[in-house]
Amino acid sequence: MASRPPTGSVTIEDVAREAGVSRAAVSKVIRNAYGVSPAMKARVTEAIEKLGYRPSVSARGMRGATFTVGFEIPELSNPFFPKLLEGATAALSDSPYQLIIAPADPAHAEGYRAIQALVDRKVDGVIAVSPMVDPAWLDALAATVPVVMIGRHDRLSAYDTVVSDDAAGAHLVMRHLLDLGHRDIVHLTPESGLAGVGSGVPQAIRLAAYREAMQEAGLGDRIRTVRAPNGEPEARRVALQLLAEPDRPTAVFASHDEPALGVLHAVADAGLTPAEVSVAGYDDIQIAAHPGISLTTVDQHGEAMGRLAAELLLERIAGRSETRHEVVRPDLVVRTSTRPPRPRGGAARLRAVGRT
Amino acid sequence: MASRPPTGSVTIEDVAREAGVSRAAVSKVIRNAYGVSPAMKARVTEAIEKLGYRPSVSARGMRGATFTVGFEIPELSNPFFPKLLEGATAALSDSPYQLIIAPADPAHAEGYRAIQALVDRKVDGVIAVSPMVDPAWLDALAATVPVVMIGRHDRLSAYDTVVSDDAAGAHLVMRHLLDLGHRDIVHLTPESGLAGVGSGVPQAIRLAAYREAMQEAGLGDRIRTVRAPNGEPEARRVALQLLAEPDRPTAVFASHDEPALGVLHAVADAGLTPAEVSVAGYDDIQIAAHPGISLTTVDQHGEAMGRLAAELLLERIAGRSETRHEVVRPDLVVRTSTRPPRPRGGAARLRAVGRT
DNA sequence: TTGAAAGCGCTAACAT
DNA sequence: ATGTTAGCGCTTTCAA
Repeated sequence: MASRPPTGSVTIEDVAREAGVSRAAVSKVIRNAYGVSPAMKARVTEAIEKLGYRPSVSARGMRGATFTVGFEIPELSNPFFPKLLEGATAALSDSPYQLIIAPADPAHAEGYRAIQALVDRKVDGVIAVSPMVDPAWLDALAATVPVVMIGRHDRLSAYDTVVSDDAAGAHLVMRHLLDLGHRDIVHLTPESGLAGVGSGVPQAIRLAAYREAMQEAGLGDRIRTVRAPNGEPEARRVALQLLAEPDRPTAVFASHDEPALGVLHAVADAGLTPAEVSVAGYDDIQIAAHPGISLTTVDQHGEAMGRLAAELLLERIAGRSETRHEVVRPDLVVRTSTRPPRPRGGAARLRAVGRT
Repeated sequence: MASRPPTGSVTIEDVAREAGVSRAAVSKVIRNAYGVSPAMKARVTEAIEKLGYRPSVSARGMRGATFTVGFEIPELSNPFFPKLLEGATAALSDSPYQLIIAPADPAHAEGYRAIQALVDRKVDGVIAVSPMVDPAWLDALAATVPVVMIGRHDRLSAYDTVVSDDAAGAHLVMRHLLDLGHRDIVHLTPESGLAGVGSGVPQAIRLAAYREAMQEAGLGDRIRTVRAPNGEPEARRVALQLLAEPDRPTAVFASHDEPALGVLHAVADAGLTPAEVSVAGYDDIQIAAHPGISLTTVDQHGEAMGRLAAELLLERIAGRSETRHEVVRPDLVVRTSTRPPRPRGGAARLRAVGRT
């Protein structure tokens, strides 16, 4: 337990007086700066201890560093984001930097407000997961403060990026489904997936990879993308409609795990099982491994991405000036939500060729 | 999109010059303070807009408010906590206050460090979910800055509290299980549940309620508490051992949903189903409603608790001085993970009396 | 190695 | 209604 509750009233001046030294000396000690004798350091440290002194981050922010790293996230309800945060927390655990998180308020513009709030608070660096903010705006921001963006495929930028190879991940899923014998594969995407490949938005890249894989498999005429708003219930609703169609797909590839859970939910609602409709997701959130779910998905290594982002940021804060772009290789995780398609009656049967 | 990336170099001085007024005037405008003519307000607002001025929160922190609310949370991986955050975010959405979150680093002392970090950053108020921190420490803290604690049953304190009626919630679960006919009900608790009722820790209260309910049902000799470290995998491991016993329980009441998922996992691992071993949790995290899980649990109304906490904090910041303690009534949510027990062979059969 | 002093950008108290 | 001014607690030159 912390020895003493914060009084908020002890200043560097008090410590200096107690230790019989100057404020500057105390400042140097608490920053581990160069040029302090062991004797003075000991005296000062003791005084700090005795008085329960805590440096004011506000005052620090006016001159130097705040020893704070800001992390902006679009939502908390999707368990993938906490994974990133855990990685970053771990990476900063032994550094002098404190992590603070600013959630993007869904009621306001996507991410700008939260990132601004962080910068206003003079954080020493920013990690952000905002696929939709303007690259030019971010570039300008990065000129002011170190910035690492997670999940952006841009490369012509002043900010560092940590990104999963979304094309590879989506191809992994598609190869798996195609190998199982699926031909009617629908892709479920959120709004952001429609931004186009050029946008660098992960969902858009996955969508493009889906189309590409279908083309390559000679299934260009079967390409079908269905849009669902974010959230499990929304995906469930959309999927329910999809499954009610006479020509329902034999497999659904959702752009990430949350909607995939919604599809799985709809499959159950419709009285079907994964034996009839395969479902694949993306992210490998913890619940995907649960036997009641058993979702085939792609492990993005979110924790590693969060850790890497924090490490890159620390490097930047320490002075690196060249931009770096790190790509993390995703892995397919096959579970029982994907199975070979079953032949069906009517027209469907006529199509059921080429499966294993 | 935000009109302009933050330059970080425009100060209140620049705005004052641009608008041809004093710094104090600008300060009043941005704080909506008393005594500004509409004309001046317009001129200043225009200058702010034109220059892209953003007040420095550090500088503000040295004199007045930072318009920041700090929220400390013990972990992100348990989806219950994001619920609290969402409620708080919503409550602050239309206020001038920005929410920042400090995750308690699991590698360090439980919560102290994160709460301190928030206070060091001069937040105008703190919301925290740290059942284990010393009440005296918190009391001293609350003398310095408004504090609202979530999930503490203390009442002799300077800080406000928002808490679920954990005793009632646990009794709801127990009554349900007993009504179904269960007699061998094991309670799964984390370390923190062993703190004793006096501690006010929710898990301890639930544990006490479990014992009480068993006593009242004349099952005092069947009381059995099993300890499992936090986390789904840990609970799964512990449950697996439990289920391997010849005299395994017919029902497991887990202190919250995360371990309940682990128990459900273990039930599947052991080749059993909820028809053989009922499982109940606590929190009603989103996945509990999924048909593949269908977990009977208690809805704590986490979002409402988060919202309430933020509202109480805002009141405190606005000047309220009396301490308030809000109790939220939980609701039982019955799903298919709990069923009537089935008679079993051997000794178990002899005991199988009194069920419906 | 240590200290003195200037000043970061803002707010609050006080004048006008 | 508006302006002047004195710091808030630090860090950072610069001198000693």
